Amino acid sequence: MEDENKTMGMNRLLTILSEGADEMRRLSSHLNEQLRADAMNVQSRFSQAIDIVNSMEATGMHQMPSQGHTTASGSPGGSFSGSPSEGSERIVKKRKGTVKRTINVQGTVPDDGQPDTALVPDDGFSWRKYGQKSILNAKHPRSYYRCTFQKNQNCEALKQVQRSDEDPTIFVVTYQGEHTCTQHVGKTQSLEHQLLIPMQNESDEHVMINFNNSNNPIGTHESVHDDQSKIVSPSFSISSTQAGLRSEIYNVFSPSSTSFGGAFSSGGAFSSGGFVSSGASDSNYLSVFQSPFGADFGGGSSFHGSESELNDVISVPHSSISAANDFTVEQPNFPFDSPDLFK
DNA sequence: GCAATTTGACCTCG
DNA sequence: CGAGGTCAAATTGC
Repeated sequence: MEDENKTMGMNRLLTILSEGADEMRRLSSHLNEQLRADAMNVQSRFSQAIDIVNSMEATGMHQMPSQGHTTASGSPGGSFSGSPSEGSERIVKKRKGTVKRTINVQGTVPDDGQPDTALVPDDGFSWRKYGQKSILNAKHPRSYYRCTFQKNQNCEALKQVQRSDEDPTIFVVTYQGEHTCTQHVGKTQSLEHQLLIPMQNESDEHVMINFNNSNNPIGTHESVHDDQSKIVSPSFSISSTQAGLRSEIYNVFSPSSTSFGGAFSSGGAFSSGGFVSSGASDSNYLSVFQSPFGADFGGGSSFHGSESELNDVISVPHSSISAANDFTVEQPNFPFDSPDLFK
């Protein structure tokens, strides 16, 4: 509470940094591929700085997800989901007070015969499949996973994976519960590496965030953000598809939610403040990345609240996009505090 | 032989 | 009562 000034200062700093990142981004759009990569590199520095600032002000962070160690069931391939706190995520209450966080992930191109599980990217956690069910009106079955360490460490995290009907390369991943285990395995921890933000508005527009951390020897920089996001992958790509048009951005670095907002504040499909789509009106997915501006956005986004399993439906509707600028959350601990916006 | 996955049965909630 | 979610025996793979 007495940190208000500090917070404001931080916000100011973040604004400046993101402006720099934004400038860089704009500049890069005029460069050729070669130089663009460099520009992106510079941009990533801004992102790093933003990350640092965010992590500094972030006070309530908890565990970070973890590591690469692709395990058995969960997701053999690559990367992505793990940290619910970033990316296109939806938090919804399903049955009896259980909160679920859903994100869309870009998986591998379906290869005939290959089971879904083999196509879903790895999220850094070890999962063990315990069931599969065909869902009504869904072409593809839904797979149920639980943390591999449920037994040893009583980790209650659950995960559901279901391939999208429309785009078979997209997987809808739903997380439930939180990891209480200490999956600190290797170095490559991953967070959501791939997130999809469908923006089905007037034109079939999609923004795909693709993190590539597969070959990233982690490094040094490991900033702690929200409860579950960690950082590591230095690169990812963003591609947007719009009626045949496709553009991509590489090496933007830091998947950390915060840097995201920073790197893309105010550009193209991203409006300043958060990572949001522009002109969205009524699509079904939210597309907001933690804003570097919202003081507590990054740090406090603890979904963590297992204390008493949140019971409300929390989700971010597209409509909130316009308001993304001042996404300074009212409730420090909840990044997406838009109760009924999303229906 | 152990651990993970598969899959049909069973359970729970709306 | 049906759909979604979980259990657990059987199966498969290392």
